[in-house]
Amino acid sequence: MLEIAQIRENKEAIIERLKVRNMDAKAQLNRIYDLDAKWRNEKQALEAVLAEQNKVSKSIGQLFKEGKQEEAQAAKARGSELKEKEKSIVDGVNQLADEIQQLLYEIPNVPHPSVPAGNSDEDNEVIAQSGEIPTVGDTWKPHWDLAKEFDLIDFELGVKVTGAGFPFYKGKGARLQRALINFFLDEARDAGYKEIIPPFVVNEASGYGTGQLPDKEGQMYHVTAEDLYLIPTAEVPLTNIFRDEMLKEEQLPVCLTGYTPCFRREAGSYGKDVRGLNRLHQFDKVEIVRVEHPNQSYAVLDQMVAYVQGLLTKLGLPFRILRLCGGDLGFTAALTFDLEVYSAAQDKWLEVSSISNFETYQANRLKLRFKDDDKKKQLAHTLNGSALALPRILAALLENNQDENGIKIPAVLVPYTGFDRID
RNA sequence: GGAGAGUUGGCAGAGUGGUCGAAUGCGGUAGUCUUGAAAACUAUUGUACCGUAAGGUACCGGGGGUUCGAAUCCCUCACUCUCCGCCA
Repeated sequence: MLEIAQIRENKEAIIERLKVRNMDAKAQLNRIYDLDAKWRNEKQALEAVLAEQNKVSKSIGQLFKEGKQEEAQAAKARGSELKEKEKSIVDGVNQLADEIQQLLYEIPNVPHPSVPAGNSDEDNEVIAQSGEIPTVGDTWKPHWDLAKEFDLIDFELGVKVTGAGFPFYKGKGARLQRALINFFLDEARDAGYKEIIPPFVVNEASGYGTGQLPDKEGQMYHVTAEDLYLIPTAEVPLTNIFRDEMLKEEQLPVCLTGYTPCFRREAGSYGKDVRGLNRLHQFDKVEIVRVEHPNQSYAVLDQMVAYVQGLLTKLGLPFRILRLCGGDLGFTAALTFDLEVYSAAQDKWLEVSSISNFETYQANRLKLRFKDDDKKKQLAHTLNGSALALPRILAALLENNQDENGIKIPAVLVPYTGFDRID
């Protein structure tokens, strides 16, 4: 969330920048601003009462010791009076603080100056494209047909055992899946990321820490008996490692990677977008997460994009890079680049990675700070990106690499799969 | 699932109603000593918020209560550990 100090100081600039998200935040920010002023005012009044209370209470002990009964009794009476006064103020102060907090949670991150205005994914800016778009043959099939033909993925079985969006991967389909995970993890390790296997369920505080709560409450699976949430991405446990942490500057940067299954309810999705592997309730993903010094974070964001680009090049998949417009930008992100691969038989670009700089937005919720060289505490910047999400990679691999009688496995994966063709 | 014991500052660990934001030790920081280091010694060392400042307030697992006054008493919730049971 935004820092209240930012709103005190740069209210108008923030309102202006949030317009890029098609959001008129004027009323909200003005309300926060006013409530904050009121809160500070009332808090001071309250603290003055508490200060006197403390003083009086302390004197009572002393007076009793000195045997000054009458004075002690008088002081007690004054204490009771002050307590009444406290009661009359305290609720109001707390309510103000709660209300401000609640409102702050509802303000999204302020977009980076490079973020273009726009309403939806159609307004995203294509900034690069690479790789050869395959010429689709007459007999080319979408991945769901290929998956069935070669018995790689069983969607119907998933429906029977669990429900739609929970496929079974079988035989070479399963092995290909495992190969991709290992390939991505090894690449990340070579790039300097430390591998982590985190828990796949998190508590409520962690959900708030990275901003899934309260914004995306309905998108996570909630285990009500234990009040835990299935993670929608490894970002949540990996970033929450640093909740309430004070790092030393020399500990930066922190570079982590982790493979996890990801669980998403995807409420509201429908139609051809959810066909086959395009959108699942459970999918596998390797994530990269970084905690950075504020003056490094944008350089690092570019590095992360270049890194993921490298993965796609190695896999031989045509891709393009998008700079998300304000309307498509995630709630907590200041700047996001999406990478999309071209999936031939569907003739579609599929999002396989989303790489974002959150600046201090997550760090402020997380209370993730570091002590700089002058021993001052400041909020760190957090970044993360998919490297990569598997299902759509798999979809593109199957569709783009098909030929008359099977599917060719990219050379970099063969050491991991142990086979070079599916047929 | 059953029984019990816990939760205090970076860590360990005292503290059972006022002088406790909290002993002591370790750790950290600065200094003395030393050619340098170690050891020893001395001093210092929690966090957040409000305030231009002086200063003030809050925090001893969370929430509530008793009291003029709570780390300390009461209620409640959460978590951790130990033993038993079950189990990959």
